[in-house]
Amino acid sequence: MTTIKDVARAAGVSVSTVSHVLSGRRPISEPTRLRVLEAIERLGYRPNRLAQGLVSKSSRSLGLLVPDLANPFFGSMAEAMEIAAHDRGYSVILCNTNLDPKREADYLSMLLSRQVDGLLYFPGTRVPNRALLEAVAAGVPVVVVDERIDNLPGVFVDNFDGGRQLGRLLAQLGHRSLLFIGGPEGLPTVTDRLNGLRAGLAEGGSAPTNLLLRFGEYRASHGYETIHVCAREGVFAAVGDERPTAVVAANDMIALGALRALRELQLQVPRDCSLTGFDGVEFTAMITPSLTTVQQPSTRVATAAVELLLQRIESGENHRDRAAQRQQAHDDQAEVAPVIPHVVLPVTLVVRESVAPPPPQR
Amino acid sequence: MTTIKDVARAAGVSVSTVSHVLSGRRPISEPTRLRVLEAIERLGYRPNRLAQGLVSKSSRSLGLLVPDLANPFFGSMAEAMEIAAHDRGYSVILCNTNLDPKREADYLSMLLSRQVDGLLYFPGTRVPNRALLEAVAAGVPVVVVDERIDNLPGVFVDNFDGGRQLGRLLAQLGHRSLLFIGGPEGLPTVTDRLNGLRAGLAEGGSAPTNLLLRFGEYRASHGYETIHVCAREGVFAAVGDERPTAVVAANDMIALGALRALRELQLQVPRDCSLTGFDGVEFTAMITPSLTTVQQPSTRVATAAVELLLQRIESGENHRDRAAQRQQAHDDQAEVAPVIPHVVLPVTLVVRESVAPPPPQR
DNA sequence: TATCGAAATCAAAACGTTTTGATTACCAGG
DNA sequence: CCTGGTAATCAAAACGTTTTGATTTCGATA
Repeated sequence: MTTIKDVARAAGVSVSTVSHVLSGRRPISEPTRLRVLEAIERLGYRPNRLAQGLVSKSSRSLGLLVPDLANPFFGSMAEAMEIAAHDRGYSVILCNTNLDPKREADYLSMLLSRQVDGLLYFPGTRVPNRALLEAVAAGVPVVVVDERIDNLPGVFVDNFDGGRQLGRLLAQLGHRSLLFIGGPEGLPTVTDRLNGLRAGLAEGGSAPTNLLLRFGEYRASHGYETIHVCAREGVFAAVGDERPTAVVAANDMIALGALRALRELQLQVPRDCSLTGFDGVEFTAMITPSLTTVQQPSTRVATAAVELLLQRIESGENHRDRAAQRQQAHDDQAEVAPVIPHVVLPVTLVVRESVAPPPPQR
Repeated sequence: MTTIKDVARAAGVSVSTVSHVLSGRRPISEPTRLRVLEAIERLGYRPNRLAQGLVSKSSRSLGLLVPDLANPFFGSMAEAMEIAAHDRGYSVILCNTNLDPKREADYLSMLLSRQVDGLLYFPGTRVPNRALLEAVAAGVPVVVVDERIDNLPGVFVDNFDGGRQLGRLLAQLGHRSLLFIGGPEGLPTVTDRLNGLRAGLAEGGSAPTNLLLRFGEYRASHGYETIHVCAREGVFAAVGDERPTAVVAANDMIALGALRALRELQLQVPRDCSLTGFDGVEFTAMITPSLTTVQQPSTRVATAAVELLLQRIESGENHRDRAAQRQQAHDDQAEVAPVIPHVVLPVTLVVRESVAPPPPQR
């Protein structure tokens, strides 16, 4: 490999001169500059970022912790975040947590070893993760994406409002008995969507007589199995208000699985049962029936998350000196509670073929 | 940050002793070892991988170049590769090439700067990319995934056979007029699938009287628009052998878009027109009608790619000394042409609801 | 003419590791 | 009792950068 030393020798200057040409931090005479640039070009020199990182104490890289890349929602988020980071000169280290807190801890430790400048974190399961909090305590800037965690900065959408819009729509259509198939129980997105749903139903003029709740993973298989389990329990055989006339899935993948299962049960969507999703990934517009869902501005969420993280990184909000600074502030004057930014982006209800008024009661 | 120096001081030993405790390369007395480990634990020491990489000349990281993470096929591949790499102690730097050769070149340069030990490369468009070949020439081990490139090691599936199985099936059902909606023209996967399709059709006893070809991106929008464009051109209004009775999409995303467009044209799948995909991503089983497709063993492809790459890395197949070694070999004896491994994995035809015999001629 | 500041350059230290002799102490074998 | 080898440890060099304090030269100012 050709190093800065080789360039210096080839150009007949010192190593520091080459560095100054590259960084522009000190004036260099034009002839020298040209000779150096020519040598760089000729030798195909490429600075070693490990060495740069060692002295600058910054690897210019971000850790991206994501639960499940096979889910196109996370895929497109990851894509948008990587692109935003790249545009700002940062690389992204991909970590697939697979909903496993142990894996998360493992990755976190690796990322700290690699001196990442910040973390983009999609919580997979119940939050917060202990290892993540330790990383935060160690002074690594973190932005939580797609999920609200009280004491950590985050970027996410107005899940409550999304749920509410769905609730209003369904209430207005006349649905009073619903099955809510949630994601992991206790996850703020899930809870917010559910609470919004309740509020929307009430606003729409229908205190639901029956709201059945199921929780599980954010996966198609969970939607599929839940429907079949419910069917086995006789949920869909019930009469009157007992029988759900609409299925509200906590995300699009769950809805997709549910749709399949409903079809296998000979329940036609939306004639026999309405169905809604959440997230608005691409396929929801393509399937039959097309899915009524709540559209997230996922690219905006992704770029906002990266912006927020870089802002925190570059403002030096990080660093283990933080504790010391705090102490300082404490001595000087009344301590100001640090502001934890939460960026909340709006969602859009997209009404498509999968909803209709409930069927006439049998 | 706490460094190895801090640990050494705390344990009352030299820096090298701490290093030896950690690496086990030299014997250390038990009491010393324990004191060092205790100090590490107490200080929360974590070795700096940048520094390690600088001296070991290996970052223990891989570059992953992928065209489009929003496509769940690439998403699940990326996921599986990252997991396999992590299991072997390597990190993955994510690069979203977005089908743009310029971006690819940009990423490649960055990855070399970061001293990645190897590259996992999904070609997006016409191959090979100049920048990639330069990286290879520079001695970075590369494995091409999902695509056959003659002079580069690769892992991919038997696309020809997949196409052939589809062709046989369709021929046996009686289809003689087909529309093939390809991915990027000239991409080996696309060509192989198409050639296989032709062979299969012939084997199945139907030299197609009409095989219409369209090329474009591996995206749902391409399938969607192609169908509409064809409709506008009167393709589906033709009578007799002119009218395609089956649409063969080069991958599942294209098929998904095509399915939607066909439905908008009031063409029912499979009654009026059969439809097939390729790859076998999860949603193909869930949509209505469920999609006949060719299933790739994507996890196996992904892990095989990582295995192959690590094998090449760890066998020291890399390094710029390669040229020198070659020269050496040349002097010693007749030069042995280096073997470029191509791992080809089998595919499985999955027949689902989206195919049927062609409708009776109007 | 003596002084000052800026431009241009260099040498050396520092970043946090691993690796490689040296050095010491000890014990076994002749 | 000397010789060699091995266990245990340390000091120093090296990895490829950036940064900082000198140093030199030169033109402008007092």
